[in-house]
Amino acid sequence: MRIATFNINGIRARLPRLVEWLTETQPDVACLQEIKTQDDGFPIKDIEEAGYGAIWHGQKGFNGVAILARGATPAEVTRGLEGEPEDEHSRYIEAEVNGVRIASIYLPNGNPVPGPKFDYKIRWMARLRARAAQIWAEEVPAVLAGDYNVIPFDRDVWKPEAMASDALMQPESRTAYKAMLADGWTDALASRHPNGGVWTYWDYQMNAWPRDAGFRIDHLLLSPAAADRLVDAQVDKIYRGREKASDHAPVWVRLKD
DNA sequence: ATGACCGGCAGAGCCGGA
Repeated sequence: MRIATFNINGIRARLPRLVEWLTETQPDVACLQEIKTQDDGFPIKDIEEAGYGAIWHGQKGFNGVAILARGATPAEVTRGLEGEPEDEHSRYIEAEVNGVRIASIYLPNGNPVPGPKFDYKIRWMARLRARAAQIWAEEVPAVLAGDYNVIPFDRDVWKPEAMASDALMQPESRTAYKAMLADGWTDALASRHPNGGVWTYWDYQMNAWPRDAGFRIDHLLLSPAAADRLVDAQVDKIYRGREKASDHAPVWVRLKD
């Protein structure tokens, strides 16, 4: 079973890229972030024609997450995170697919630092950790996949000094992420590439892609029952080089059946 | 300075992204 996550940066603008990627790589599950559309603008017809069922949590203009499953419709468990009822951002959706719990996560960026957006990011991370603990208690195989907007270690960025003042690399952001690792969640990509130097994002600006000036912010966290089944984790880097590409590349894990 | 791009919304430039 192969589970992928892909921040597509606008599902309508990126639809040809999305269908191409689904057709070429055939992931069993695809978690999408930044669909940037209201629920009624979600291109379900095109996705179904590509052989996938889907659930989605949209929002006008920004954010928005979805879970796709090949030949099936994901069984939704919940959407949104508890703890902040006034929060209307669409950043979390969770489902069951073929016996595996799947979450598609779009964690707040948090810039500028300091400020209310950064405070919201840190609060959101605490809310995510609380939800993760509930899933943990269910003792199910679980994959919490998405754009975490956190560069966990200096080895996860092309040049740490360049991002030092950014929300993605602040000690509080890293501490909150590492708290989940300390809880027992396995960072799948890091576990397969322990020396770092693996990027999932390259800025559109500053010639970042040709210079390979990227960083790693798209993560798949595995519960113990999922980590036991992990056989591979990779970045499909070539999709960052396609015409009208997202600024993120797809990342995936393969679990033993 | 790494150094000037994207998508969405709206119907021009801004906002948000990271």
